[in-house]
Amino acid sequence: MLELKTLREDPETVRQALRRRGWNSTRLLDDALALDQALRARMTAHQELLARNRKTAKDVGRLMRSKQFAKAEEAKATHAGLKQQIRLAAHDEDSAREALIDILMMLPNVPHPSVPQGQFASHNQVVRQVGELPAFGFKPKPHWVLAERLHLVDFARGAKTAGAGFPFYVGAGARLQRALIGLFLAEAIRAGYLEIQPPLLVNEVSARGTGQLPDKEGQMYHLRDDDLYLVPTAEVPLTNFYRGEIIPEDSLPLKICGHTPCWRREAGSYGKTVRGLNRLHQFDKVEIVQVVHPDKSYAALETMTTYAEGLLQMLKLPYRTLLMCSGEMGFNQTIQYDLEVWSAGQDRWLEVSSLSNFGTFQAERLKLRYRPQSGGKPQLVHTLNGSALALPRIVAALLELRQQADGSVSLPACLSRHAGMGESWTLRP
RNA sequence: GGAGGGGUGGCAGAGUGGUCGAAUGCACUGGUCUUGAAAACCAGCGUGCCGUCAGGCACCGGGGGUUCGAAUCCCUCCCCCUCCGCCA
Repeated sequence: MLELKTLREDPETVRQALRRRGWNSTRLLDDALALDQALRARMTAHQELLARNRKTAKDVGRLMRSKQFAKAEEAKATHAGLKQQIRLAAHDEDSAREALIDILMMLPNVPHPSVPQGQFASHNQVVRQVGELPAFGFKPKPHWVLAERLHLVDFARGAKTAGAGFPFYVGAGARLQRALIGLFLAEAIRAGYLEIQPPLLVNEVSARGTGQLPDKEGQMYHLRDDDLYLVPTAEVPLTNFYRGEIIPEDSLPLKICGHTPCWRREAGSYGKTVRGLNRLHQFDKVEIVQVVHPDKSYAALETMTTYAEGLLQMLKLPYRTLLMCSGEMGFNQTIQYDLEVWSAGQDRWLEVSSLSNFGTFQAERLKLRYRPQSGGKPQLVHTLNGSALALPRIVAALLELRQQADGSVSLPACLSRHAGMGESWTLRP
């Protein structure tokens, strides 16, 4: 959620930001500003009534104690009707606040000035591309063919048991999953992140805290009986770990990581781009989260991006780093990098990581602040996160890139070690 | 799931209808003292909002109610503890 202070003091910046994101109308913004005015007037009115109420109550108490009961009754009588007025004033205030918050919740974050202007994927800026695209002496197969032939993934039985998008990973396939998770966690820990194993269900307040609600309502699986959501990403529980806290400045940055399955309904997705491991309802991911001082968040994002790229380099996967344009980046982000690996069998790029700086956008909702070392009021922190990394498309890219003419796939040494397979691990049909 | 007991400031812990945003202790910050430190003493020390910047309002787990007045009484939800039941 945008800070009201920003909106009030510099509405033009927000108006520009909305336009950059492709919002043709800034009417919501004008409504918010008007409601903010109204709210403050109503608050003042309400508070004046409360002050009067309190004063009368004290007078009555004083009279009662000095046994001037008649005068006390008199004071009570002058009080008549005040309660109803207070009730009305409170209601007016509440309704103004609710209306304002409803609008604020709909306003996206302000893009950082360095974010390229644009509406479409073609406007995303390729910051760098690393690794050679492979040349094959045969036509490389897509991963779903390889995965079936190598008996790594069972899509059909997954569909039977749960539905499309819920595959079984079998034998070496399951082992490969574990090896990737193990590798990614070990590297994150080595980079100074505290490993956390979070709840896989979160309540509504948490989902609002990181901005999944109301923006992504309908994309999360919702357990109606208990009003809980299956996590769409570890970002939600990991960032909420600190919700409502005031962190001493010298404890910043907080760096945490965790592996979770991620559940996404992916309502509206269909076709070739969702084939195989490309887009699933359940997938595994290791997430990194940082809570940092506002002055250091943009530098932190660069570090996190470099870190995630390092994982791709370890796996020897060709990739490119995109700086997302204003219209393509997420609702909550001020700036966002996506990492894409080359899919040799599909002849296209696959997104395997998204790294973002949220500025104070999540912190405002989370009430997550730090106490300045110099003293003074608590200030909102900046929060960041990134996938490091999401598994299915890594598996897809590994299989497609490293396939041999005979259908076998040999995995990089860093993975075979984590799988407990020594220095080399070759999957054979 | 059943029965009972609890949730108060960073921590501990008073407070059962009025002058309580809240005693006291610890912790923390500043000062005095000291060569320095400790101790002692003095002072400060929650969060948010409104504001004509004087001040005002709200918050004692969340929400609602009773009352002129609620940390205190009532209802409800959440969480924690103890015992029983069930169970990986």
